[in-house]
Amino acid sequence: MAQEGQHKSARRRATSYDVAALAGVSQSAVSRCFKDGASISQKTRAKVLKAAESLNYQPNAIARGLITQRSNLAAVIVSSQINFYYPEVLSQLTEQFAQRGIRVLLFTIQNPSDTDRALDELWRYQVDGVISASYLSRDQYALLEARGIPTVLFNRFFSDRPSHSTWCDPSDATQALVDHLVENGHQHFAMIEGPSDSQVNMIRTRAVERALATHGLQLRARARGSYRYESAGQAVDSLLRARTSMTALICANDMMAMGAIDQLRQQHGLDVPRDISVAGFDGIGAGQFASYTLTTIRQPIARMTQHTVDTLLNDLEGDEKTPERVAFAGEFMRGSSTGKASD
Amino acid sequence: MAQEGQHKSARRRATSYDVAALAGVSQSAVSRCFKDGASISQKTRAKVLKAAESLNYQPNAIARGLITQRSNLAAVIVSSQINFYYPEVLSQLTEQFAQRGIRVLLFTIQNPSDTDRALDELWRYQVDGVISASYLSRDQYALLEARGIPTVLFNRFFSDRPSHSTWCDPSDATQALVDHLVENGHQHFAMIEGPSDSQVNMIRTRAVERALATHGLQLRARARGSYRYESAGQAVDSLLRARTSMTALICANDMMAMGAIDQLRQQHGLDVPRDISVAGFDGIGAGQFASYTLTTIRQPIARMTQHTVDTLLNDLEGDEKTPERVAFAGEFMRGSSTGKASD
DNA sequence: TAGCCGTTTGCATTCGAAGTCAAAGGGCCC
DNA sequence: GGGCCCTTTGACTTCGAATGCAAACGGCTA
Repeated sequence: MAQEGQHKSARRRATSYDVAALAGVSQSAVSRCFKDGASISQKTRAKVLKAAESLNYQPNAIARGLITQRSNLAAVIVSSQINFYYPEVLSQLTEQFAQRGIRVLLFTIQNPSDTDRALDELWRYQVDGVISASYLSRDQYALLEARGIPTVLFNRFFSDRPSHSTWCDPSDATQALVDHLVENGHQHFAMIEGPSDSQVNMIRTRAVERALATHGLQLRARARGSYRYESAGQAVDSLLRARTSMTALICANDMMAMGAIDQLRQQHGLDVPRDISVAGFDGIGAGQFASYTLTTIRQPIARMTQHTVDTLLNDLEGDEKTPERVAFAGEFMRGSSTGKASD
Repeated sequence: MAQEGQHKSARRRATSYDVAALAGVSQSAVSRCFKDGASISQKTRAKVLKAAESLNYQPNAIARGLITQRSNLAAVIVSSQINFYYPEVLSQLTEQFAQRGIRVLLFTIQNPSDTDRALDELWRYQVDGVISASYLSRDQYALLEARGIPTVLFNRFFSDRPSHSTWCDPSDATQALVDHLVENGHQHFAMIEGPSDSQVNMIRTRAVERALATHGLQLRARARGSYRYESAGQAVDSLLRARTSMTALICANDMMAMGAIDQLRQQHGLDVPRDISVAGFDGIGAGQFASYTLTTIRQPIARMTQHTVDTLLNDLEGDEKTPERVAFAGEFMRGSSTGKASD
């Protein structure tokens, strides 16, 4: 029967019992060697570690998770839409978690129904917590809550119910942006918004409107995009077709700002920023390519992801804090896509 | 004692025993309901599913993994360097896996030592397989092999030992690219290479050299970059400083092609493609932004990721095939970053 | 040497689902 | 109604590590 489980090139993987037998100690001793703070003598520890090494033993995280009720897994839910913003966030979240001994179970969402599946899957995998950087309905959030899974929302929140969330407040930076534009003689503003159901879009649009209001101004025109590069081209076309007089165009994210700049330059023969100034939101890496060097409102992603991970970990350590929205101020970054008003 | 385990808002999560009790059946019956092909009557099944629903029950994947020796987890190892190529690959791999009922455990590598840690971690988590799209040494690969974890390399392979790997062969497309350039009168070629230890770089460079040789040509000059956007600027500077006469510049990836184009245009007042033609490799989305519309050699990522996932799954289903390198041909995509030679 | 106390150690149980095996149920024919 | 076979069911064991508890050990003092 010893031969039974043996298949492929791999012999059966070593368990704590194998290590114990080889080291001449009990299984408990092996277990204690891999948990720091456990009561074990130096001598035994050394013996065990040597045996473990020779057997290529590593504790089985699955079995450990079963008994400790802690999987050390966190689910990260992101939209699969290739917005250059998410990869940066995902990469940083993963590293923050890794530093704290937690692995990331990744869920990408293509269409809304994927989210429900993801929510069931992560529940099956006993993840210790969830970070959602994708759209989540109230019901879906309520499900996580009912299941008792600590959750932190990234760049979204519910205004009518408490939840841990980390987001970027662009208000002050937007004011700085608008001040900068007005100082440069701009009076005619237009905006390319994101999807109407996007909370981030609403926040950014409001911030722009309020900032304009402090100068007694308002948006002359608005068009809607999908946050994607291509959508901005169409939005620009429709704005120009309507003969909108504008000297400054603010886009709800950098991808669209880049799309708008390209469309203005290539299809309409306009110069950015001489004929028209363009600004965006996010501060993605590609926005700093020399063809664009966007004026933008940068999200402090490093600080945001760190806080997000900290919040989640605090929560699951049991230090229950009342859920709160934590805002990080966006940073106004002056690039060369904005300049003096054309006349 | 019933109160003991109860903490936070969450009551203890339901187990198969709870569901069994509620439905008035045995635990075995519950288990069978969640495995298709198992012997269970319609009537019992209905009862159980109803009870499961009301208790919000989902089988515990951790416990299941322990007994079945299958975690349904795959480790994906990617470099954390923000090259716009990886996010596309990662996103597609995750979706391919999801369709087949496998979840992705993500490992991002910042520096080489992270890889060793990742290899231990994924071993602890009993992942069923590994996809490595990051650098892996021979020893590291051997470790995976010794542990019996099916592994597929993405865009890399070992020439001296068998391994499953999926990669993109740019030979034919590169020939097409060079033919296209030569037809347009180009005789003076330069190249910005990637890191010297990059296998992909070597393959691409060789492909370029061979294609040039068919026309009796060779590279006039070469500079080295890091695959990153910024590195191409410096490479361009050094090429021009050396007064290299070149009419066509081939870059080892799209990111550097974009960096090179921007540098040529903005810092040296040259027109692309009038004064100099620039081409890249990868076919990343950003390369198609109107400021660049790169001529490039696209990797068929969808087919590559699909094949990668299929290979891994076949391997762990036990249909052992002898490991093999599978190449997908790159596709020559003519953009507007190349044109007639300046003279 | 006996007695005490703090440290190490091992035994036995536990986590939750899967699967083996034997028993029970159900339908049908004679 | 008895016998037969196929389907469905439940009792019990298993996977691998963690941990409460009690026993063993070691060092020290009286």
